[in-house]
Amino acid sequence: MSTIKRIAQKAGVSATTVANVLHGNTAKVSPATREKVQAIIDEEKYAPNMGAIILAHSNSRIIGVIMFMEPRRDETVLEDPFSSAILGAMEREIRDNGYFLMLHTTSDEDEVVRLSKAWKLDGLVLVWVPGDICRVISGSIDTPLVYIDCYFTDDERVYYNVGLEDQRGGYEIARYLLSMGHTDIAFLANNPQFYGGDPARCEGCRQALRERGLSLTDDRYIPLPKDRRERETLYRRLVDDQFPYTALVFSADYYAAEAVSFLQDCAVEVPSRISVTGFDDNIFARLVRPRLTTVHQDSGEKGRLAISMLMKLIRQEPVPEANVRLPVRLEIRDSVRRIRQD
Amino acid sequence: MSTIKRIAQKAGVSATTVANVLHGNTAKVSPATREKVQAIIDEEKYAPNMGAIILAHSNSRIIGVIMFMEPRRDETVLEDPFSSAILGAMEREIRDNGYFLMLHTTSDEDEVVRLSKAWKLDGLVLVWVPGDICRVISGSIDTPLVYIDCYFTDDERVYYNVGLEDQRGGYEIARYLLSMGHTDIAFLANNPQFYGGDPARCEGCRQALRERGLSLTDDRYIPLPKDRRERETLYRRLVDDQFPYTALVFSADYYAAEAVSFLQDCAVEVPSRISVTGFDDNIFARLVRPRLTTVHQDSGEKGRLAISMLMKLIRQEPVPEANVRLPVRLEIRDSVRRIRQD
DNA sequence: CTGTTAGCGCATTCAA
DNA sequence: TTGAATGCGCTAACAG
Repeated sequence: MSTIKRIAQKAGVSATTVANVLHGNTAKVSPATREKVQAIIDEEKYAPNMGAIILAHSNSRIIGVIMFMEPRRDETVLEDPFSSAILGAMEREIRDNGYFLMLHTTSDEDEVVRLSKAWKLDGLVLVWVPGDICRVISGSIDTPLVYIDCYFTDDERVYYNVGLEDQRGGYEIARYLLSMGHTDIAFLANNPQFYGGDPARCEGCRQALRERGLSLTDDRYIPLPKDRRERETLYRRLVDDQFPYTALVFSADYYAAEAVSFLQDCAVEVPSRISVTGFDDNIFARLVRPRLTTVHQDSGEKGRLAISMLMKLIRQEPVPEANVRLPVRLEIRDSVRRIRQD
Repeated sequence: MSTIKRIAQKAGVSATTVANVLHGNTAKVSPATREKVQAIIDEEKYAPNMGAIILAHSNSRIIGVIMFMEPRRDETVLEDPFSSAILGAMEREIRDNGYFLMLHTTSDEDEVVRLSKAWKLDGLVLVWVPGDICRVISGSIDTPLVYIDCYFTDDERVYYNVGLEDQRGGYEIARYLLSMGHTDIAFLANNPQFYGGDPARCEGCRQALRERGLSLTDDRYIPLPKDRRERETLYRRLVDDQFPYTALVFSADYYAAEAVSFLQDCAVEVPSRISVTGFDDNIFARLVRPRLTTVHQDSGEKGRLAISMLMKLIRQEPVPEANVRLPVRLEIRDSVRRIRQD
């Protein structure tokens, strides 16, 4: 509709002059014409055609935000409070920096490459990408790229990543449980092969147990079914007498909270019959009773930091640290019982 | 990088032929060249420059999703499970339809217009827009436009909207409370002036009370502070003896769940001392104990339906119903006590 | 200080 | 069945 050319005509100047006014190139245009042109720009409510801009200098001011998911997983990636906290923070930062946010969900690395090329993306944030796929993507894309919560399988390349002290979190929670007398621990996570932090969190537990001469055998690393009913069946089984567990370590508050509520309904008291811990310290941890003892992380900060790093990369400014691990903090509440003096 | 022209050169044909192959215009190109060209397209991993496409025919295959928020509100709009359920559903639908999703948060109608013009958006979904702003936007934009959870202040224009039987929900919950013997009810909502459904939900309550010759006076329509601590102070005050309330009706599960947990900590038993109801029937309602009696809605369906309507509008197909109100259903659980035989 | 011009990649019309 | 030419709106280099 209202193009530079149109405005130029209306103002009786050339397109270049209009462009100069638009770009605040005050040195190149006299105050008089500047004002006159600006008035028409405002009046016409000029908005640049981004298509033309992309075409003209091959960048779009779009940041692609891509959430990875397992191929056939229930499409709930965007629906948990963790990703929405990150997303909310990123949306704000991207907007404040004058960029646009293109949101996408996929499990296909080629799609990422296509998207980046087609839209001449200025930057890309990738969340929860498996390590081997990171390598493929970083190898075939040259746009600035920041990962969130990814672990990488090779060290030759520099990956910009905002992660978490996952292992430390697992370690601290296990240490705490040990200090409360728990030695029979099960670790429950979404899906070991896939999700970024879970293996590291588990490894942290393992480490703490090892230091006490104990071990977390493979049968105690328990994958959680996607279906809630199946999970509930699992929770129930785990408190059967056939299992020795005195504590269930969840890698996410969501599931821990679900378990606490469910077990309570089954008249299985938490923590007196069994202790439960979470991870994340989000709204769920504070909502259920007993409140969850958990590992705190600041999800919003993850998003903010990721965009801040990305902006530095885009502006070709130095980035102090490529792979940041945000700190965790043990948050002791009411879901763990002391079963033995330490 | 890999453009139509490049592919044309490699294949020794013209750009037009390549374009015809790309667009499946099989009638206009011989099978032999078709195959040869297609091979090169695949090999080059051709991805069209969307900037050029926007420029060439003024549409972008981008759907803008814009969440409204109050100007200075804590930027948590994206962070509650309700909006993430909607967003998750929309992302999927948009992707499945071959479109791209541009996510934006604002409270400024001009920004919406600018965005739509700059990106030649093919469609727009607007969530939680105040009625008067809807009028401005619909008046100054001609791209297909679907609202979610909006109420409109004029009837002259046709607004495409996916809403909810908000009033019916409020009515049902109040009727239920009345049937359980509650007549002293407070209605607690985020912000009466702003958020789409809240006034209607309240009106539903009012209606139910009126039918019994009762009334919900203005002092019983209580706005919730943004700050959690302040809300907790409020909850505490409301169960003081100075207030006669036997039931607190929340317009969102989130706050109802928060209140239930908090009150329990204060040794104020729900529902024996005071009854609480929610609205939405999301994860929070099922997580807290006692479980929330609430009004069920299907948030994901809202998102899906909105995109489905939008696609019809884009394809210029008839849309059976402009302003859809999805059904609600009373979900009776454990947070309301019978205080009198009806 | 201001204007002219070429070119970005694609769709489309018209000509061969 | 194929190709050449034009224009979409903007930028940037250059000329005045």
